Amino acid sequence: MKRPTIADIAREAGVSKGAVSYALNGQPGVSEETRRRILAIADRLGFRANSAARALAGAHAKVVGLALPRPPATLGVEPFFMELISGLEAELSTRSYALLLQMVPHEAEEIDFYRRWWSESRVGGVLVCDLRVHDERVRALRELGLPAVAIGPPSAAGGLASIWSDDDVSMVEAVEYLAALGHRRIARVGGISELAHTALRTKAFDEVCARLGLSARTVPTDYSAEDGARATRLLLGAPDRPTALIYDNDIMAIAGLTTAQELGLSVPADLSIVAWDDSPICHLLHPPLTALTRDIGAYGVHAARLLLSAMDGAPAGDVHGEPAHLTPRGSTAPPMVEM
Amino acid sequence: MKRPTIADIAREAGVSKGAVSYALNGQPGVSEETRRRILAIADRLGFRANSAARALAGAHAKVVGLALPRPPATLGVEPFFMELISGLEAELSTRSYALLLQMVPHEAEEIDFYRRWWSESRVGGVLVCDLRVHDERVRALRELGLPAVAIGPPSAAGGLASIWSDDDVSMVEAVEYLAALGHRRIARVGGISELAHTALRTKAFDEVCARLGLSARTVPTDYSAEDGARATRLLLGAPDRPTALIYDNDIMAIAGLTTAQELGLSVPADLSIVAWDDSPICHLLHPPLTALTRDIGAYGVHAARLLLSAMDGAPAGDVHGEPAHLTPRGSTAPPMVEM
DNA sequence: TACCATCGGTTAACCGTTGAAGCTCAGGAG
DNA sequence: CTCCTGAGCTTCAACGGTTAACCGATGGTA
Repeated sequence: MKRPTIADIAREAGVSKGAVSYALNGQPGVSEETRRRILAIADRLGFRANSAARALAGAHAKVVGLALPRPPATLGVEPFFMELISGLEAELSTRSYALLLQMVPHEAEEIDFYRRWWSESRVGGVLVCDLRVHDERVRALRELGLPAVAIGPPSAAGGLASIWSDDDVSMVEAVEYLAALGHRRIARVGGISELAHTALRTKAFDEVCARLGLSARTVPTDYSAEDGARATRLLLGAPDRPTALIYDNDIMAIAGLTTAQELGLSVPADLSIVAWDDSPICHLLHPPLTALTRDIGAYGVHAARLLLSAMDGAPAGDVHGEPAHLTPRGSTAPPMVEM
Repeated sequence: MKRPTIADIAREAGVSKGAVSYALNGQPGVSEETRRRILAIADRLGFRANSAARALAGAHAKVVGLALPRPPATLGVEPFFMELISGLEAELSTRSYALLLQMVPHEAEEIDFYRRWWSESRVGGVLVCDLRVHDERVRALRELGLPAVAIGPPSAAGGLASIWSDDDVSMVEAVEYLAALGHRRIARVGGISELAHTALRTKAFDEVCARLGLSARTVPTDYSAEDGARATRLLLGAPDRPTALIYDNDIMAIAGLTTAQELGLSVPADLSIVAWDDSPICHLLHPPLTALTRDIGAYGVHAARLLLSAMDGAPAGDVHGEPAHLTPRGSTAPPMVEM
């Protein structure tokens, strides 16, 4: 009836609790034969280690933490995080790790949670999202000694293991594609400018535009649909309005499409639109959005693997994910000749 | 340096560990004066109970579990869950409870997780989503004795505490609104028919249509955009095509809008569309979608409260949430007279 | 033969909290 | 004066693992 403990296994196998522990954890100290016998009994009894006892005894709990520094309201909208979490889960659950989720208003509280989780040995490691250019959290994690993986560029990860993709490659691909269509005035509705990857994208955008002799302008936003619409109106109201817009997330691109249509512009005839990140909604729109597509779930899988090996004491390695690639759809076309 | 334990507090206060435990947990057995002294010291030392030790000693861990029985791929799309999680978090974090998230392919695995979590005392309670008409999980939870709250109609909750809203009220509101506009042929793109709330909606839809003398037809789907598009094509291809469609989620409504437009139908002139659940994207579309709006975050908050009190041994109570209300937008209008 | 390393285990301490049981002391009843 | 009661603590044994330290047997080496 009650769940079996190592003591039950030990009794059954005629060995001590310690031997069982060694056998189950693949540690030396038991013969191969005894180990097999113990494992067979554990299996037959349906044994599962009690995570509380394990954590108490000093080993890490098989739990990883994820704190999302977003106000709860904006999160519902972001497909990115849900896909990321799906990917994390896919990897974690096969190794029977659990994911502890926490939403926090700001990065300061996030550090509090890390500290707390670690001291209460609630988690064995954590994932950090939305890296800032100079990120307090990275420093705090290092001095806590809490195993962590950053989801973001290594330049901002400050020595933490990180998983990232070459956003600059993708940016170049998008801009060159638009330039090849004949666009000369390309603008960008950027993300939160303090974030490390936004900075990288801005730099890449400026550089490639300069190289191709194009005018480049980035308007920063807070990633919300409202701000995306505002930025779109701002850019399209300028005297030399751009003929193509690149949006730093899909939500803003959708809002931008609607805004442009409200302003009487036809997409793609009057304005081309590229979305960064490709949610299923993008190809349900009218016209379907050309997007920079990447496998966010795969990101999550890699991040989870990286974290698990960091928790095993592996040195911090960076995983270089596949960069986002352009999926041309109906929202991009050559600009109408009107100059 | 190290985190203080109750032993540290006990030493400092000159009492035993037991006394400290009583004092911190508000149990009788210590004098009011000693309790105050102990609490002051605990506060000064920044004491936080070690969750592993607490869980091991039999008290429940301050963690609640949420298993989502969806294949990871479809989840990224559903704004519903993210908003629900936001709401849960909002309430849980103020009481310093954590949320353990697990995605499972099917309900069977979900039961395994409940069993595991409970036996490992990882969680103190769980939330159950997507109730089926006859739900195995409910039975399993009851016999486990694991505190749980169902998010769904009490008729399917089998005695578990539940949080729900009157979907039939909302359905009546939507159909009466369309009927008042002059629609006579209304069809519905429904959700997964095994789910309890889908069944309730179907019943309500059939009843109100019968009462108003309208033709009613529901096509079940798996909630995905693709299936929503398929159902839309099916319904619009029928000889007496409906002049209004009600979709059981926002994703399918978006897909339906696109599908209708591809078929050469103008919305709302040729076809009116109502979406159940109102994500921010709904009013970014062209035309913006008329939707049944409800505060999903508030659902989450209530669910969390209900669960915490169930974990305190409170009897199962049902919370009756505010039903979804119609937000008329551009996707609904009187039907063109063509008969 | 004496010494030592290795293997395969056992033993017991330990992690921090809980709570039952036991102890002490003061006050009231008989 | 003795007995009983109960408040207020202390003591101690779980809870279920992990792990350092120890131990006996075996085998190789000087």
